Amino acid sequence: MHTMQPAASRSRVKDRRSDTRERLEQEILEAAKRLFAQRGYGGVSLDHIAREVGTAKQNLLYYFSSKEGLYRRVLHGVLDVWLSYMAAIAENADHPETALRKYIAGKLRFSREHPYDSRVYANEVISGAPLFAQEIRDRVVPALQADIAVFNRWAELGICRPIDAAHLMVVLWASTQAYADFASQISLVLGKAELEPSDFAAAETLLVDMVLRTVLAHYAG
Amino acid sequence: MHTMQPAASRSRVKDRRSDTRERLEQEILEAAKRLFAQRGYGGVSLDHIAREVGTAKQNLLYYFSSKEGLYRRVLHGVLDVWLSYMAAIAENADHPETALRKYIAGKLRFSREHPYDSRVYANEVISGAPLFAQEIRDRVVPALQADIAVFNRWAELGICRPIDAAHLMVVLWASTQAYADFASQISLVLGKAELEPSDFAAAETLLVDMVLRTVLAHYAG
DNA sequence: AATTTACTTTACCAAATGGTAAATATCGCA
DNA sequence: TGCGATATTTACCATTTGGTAAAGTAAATT
Repeated sequence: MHTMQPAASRSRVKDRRSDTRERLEQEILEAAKRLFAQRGYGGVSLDHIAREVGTAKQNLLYYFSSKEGLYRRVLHGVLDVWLSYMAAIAENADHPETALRKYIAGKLRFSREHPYDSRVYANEVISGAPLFAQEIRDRVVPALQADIAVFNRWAELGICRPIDAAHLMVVLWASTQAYADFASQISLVLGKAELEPSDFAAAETLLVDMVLRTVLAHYAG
Repeated sequence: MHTMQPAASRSRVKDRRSDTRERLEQEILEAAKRLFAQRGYGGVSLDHIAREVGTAKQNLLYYFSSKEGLYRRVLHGVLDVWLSYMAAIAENADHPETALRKYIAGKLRFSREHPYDSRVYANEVISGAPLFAQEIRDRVVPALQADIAVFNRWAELGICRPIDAAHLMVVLWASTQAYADFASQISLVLGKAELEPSDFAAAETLLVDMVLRTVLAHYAG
């Protein structure tokens, strides 16, 4: 093992720099994500982001070619996370109840664990997805349509009522996403400073109940 | 009647100016709403809005004291519309099914007829409602809590299953709102350029079905 | 017709914006 | 130690930003 020491050492040293670089790059992306989520693309300046990570605007432009370039990178990362939480249905194509439970739980977990990602996504879609439409077409739509196809197969097999799967996905998507995007209003209605785990649990219970009642013919809670 | 002619004429003349003023003011508010909906507060400049209505930025500042003042006026108007579509439940407090059907239909109609209002509202809430929290507290929360109280009364009376009314309201609110805020993505998934009336109808059918199955003990479609 | 009032435009302004160019500092390596 | 690459800072720049002040115009009142 110690025969590799030099090589290992060299690469470890070499990595120290690229690691630092990557860490700062990641820090920038995180700060940018937070700010874009809060104030939208136009509401954030490079200077603002730079101050947040303790460097100068010009250094951001060393790491990212332009504001739009940085924003695109943020969007891309957001979509990675978003999609990674969305695979439950297609992965449990043999058991509707399991698939739906996992899907709802997963998407709510996404809202809880990645509220900024969720809000960046929402901001972009509300704006008409000017920079994002292609990526949504290429990555999100196929995933959703796969899920819809699974529902339709279930309906054909008779293990599922023939519901409008596309709109069901919208309801699920919108409801779960709301717990990230509209958290400030939900917590106002619930009379608390911020959403607590128990609120997410209650949301999950209700949503699962609603969906299973709708989708399964003989569900009774 | 013609004895009032002079007075009427004078006031008509007087109104001609204030009418023009009001019309331009309204035009500005409309343009501002559209732009704020699309690009968020920070993404819109006064100049941008002014060009849209064919006047100069400085004239906007004659009508509205500042950009924030204009935005507040937009928000206030949005909330007026929003609330006007939300009264169905409390107004039909004697019949759950009617109330829910009307509520869902009303909110979907709001999304279809006032997509910009919906998006301005969404943008503001996503940002944490920095300027809006008070107005939400004063006007939205009481309305929602009234609706929640109605549900709880229904549950006590046994004409409604004891569901978590607050979270049900979130689901309804988020799902219906999605057809305005996230229209660009929904239409991508549905494979069409923009949402059509039939899509809203399908959404309404599904949502009513879901909610009634969940809320009413013996509902069977 | 004269004058007050309501509205619009022109001329500015300091600060902030996204972005470039070049100087400087830091680091890994020979 | 010094060299070359990587990273950061300093110095700029044209444009746009929200906002003010004052000049000019059109309309209502006398």
